[in-house]
Amino acid sequence: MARKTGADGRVTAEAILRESLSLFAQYGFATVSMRQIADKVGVQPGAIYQHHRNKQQLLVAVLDTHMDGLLKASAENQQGDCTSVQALERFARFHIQYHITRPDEVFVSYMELRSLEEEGYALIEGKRRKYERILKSILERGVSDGTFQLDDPHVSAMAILSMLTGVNTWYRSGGRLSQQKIEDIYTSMVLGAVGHRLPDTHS
Amino acid sequence: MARKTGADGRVTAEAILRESLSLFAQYGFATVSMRQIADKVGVQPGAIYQHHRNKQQLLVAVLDTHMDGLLKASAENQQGDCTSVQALERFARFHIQYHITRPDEVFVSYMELRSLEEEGYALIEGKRRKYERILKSILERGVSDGTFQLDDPHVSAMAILSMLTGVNTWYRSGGRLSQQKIEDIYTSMVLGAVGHRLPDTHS
DNA sequence: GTCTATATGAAGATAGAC
DNA sequence: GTCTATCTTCATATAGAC
Repeated sequence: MARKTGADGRVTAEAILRESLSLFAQYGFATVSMRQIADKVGVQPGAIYQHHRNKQQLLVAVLDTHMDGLLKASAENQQGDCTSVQALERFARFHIQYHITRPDEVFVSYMELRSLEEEGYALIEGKRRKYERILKSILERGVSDGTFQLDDPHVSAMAILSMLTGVNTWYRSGGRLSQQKIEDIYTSMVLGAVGHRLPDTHS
Repeated sequence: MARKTGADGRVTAEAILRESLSLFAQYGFATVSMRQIADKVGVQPGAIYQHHRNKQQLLVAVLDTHMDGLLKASAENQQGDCTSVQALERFARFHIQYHITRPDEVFVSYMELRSLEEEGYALIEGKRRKYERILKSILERGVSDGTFQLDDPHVSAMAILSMLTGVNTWYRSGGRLSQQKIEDIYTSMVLGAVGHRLPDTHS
């Protein structure tokens, strides 16, 4: 009794991903129970197992959805010809924008890598590497055409990604600075870090 | 029977902190059980409650020990007169060294902030802020004496800290690059990011 | 300071009805 | 696709002996 009739499987599936993400972000994967997720979605715990084999696979689905979105959006962002500097600036602004507008996804993606078992870890880590390679390629191009001055594109790429992603540790919307201003500051710092300087950064 | 006699409380206390840190780093606070910790230490679960009121207070103790060590070491590092550039370079090298040699402490300190309840969070966050202020002060000094070019010392400080701390996400000892080389790369990037350039960075 | 024993609760996952 | 009911396991924490 009290069983839902006419429920839409797709709607439930999306709700499970959405609420899992939100709960994982707030409390951490390990502390969130299937019951909590089911409550938020408005179904019984057992219903989740219709969509995911177990809790681990649910986490993999959440992270995989995020990584696919990130890779797709970043591919669209890098279309068209441009100089190395333009490519780097475009990458930096894209990364900040994408991350700043999806705090939960980003937070969970970074925090819960450790909660992944071998198979899921390999999948997600592979996609992370793919994303890192986009930046690394931009840096390598800038080094070979003499635009950037840096010793090691791989290390610089990792350093830049840490810096950019770190914006999520302190940024809260509605704060002192506009999103545009934050983008400007970070972009300028990134260009400086690779040995290039924006003409009129400092007003 | 089989009860330990002549056990040293101080030794046990230290072992609890050490093994907790190690387990929290490996599996995450939420997944580690008091039993696991007790097993590693070589005592019974109940014995841990002689030293910590509950699991939450144990985490606070672990993080607090780390923060105190960091603040003490960084205070010692910043002694003596120096220019803004020297201070920034010294800070960057210190931060990298300290973090690279304590991967577990750093990892847990960043990952488990979320696991802290209100009171413990306030304590640890206060000490984090204190550490951040050291860098922010260096940047402010560099701006006012014209050495650095940046719009917002607070944001720049956060960005630099993210970048420097991020070294722990990829660095593994015995890798391709020496610790010294990594310090050099990061220091050079930090100086570039604040609008200053090292004379002979690029060899 | 450490032990054994245990109270109490909640977790992940499954079975089978509707 | 969702429900109820339940199996099994393991968690934190406490009590009281030595």
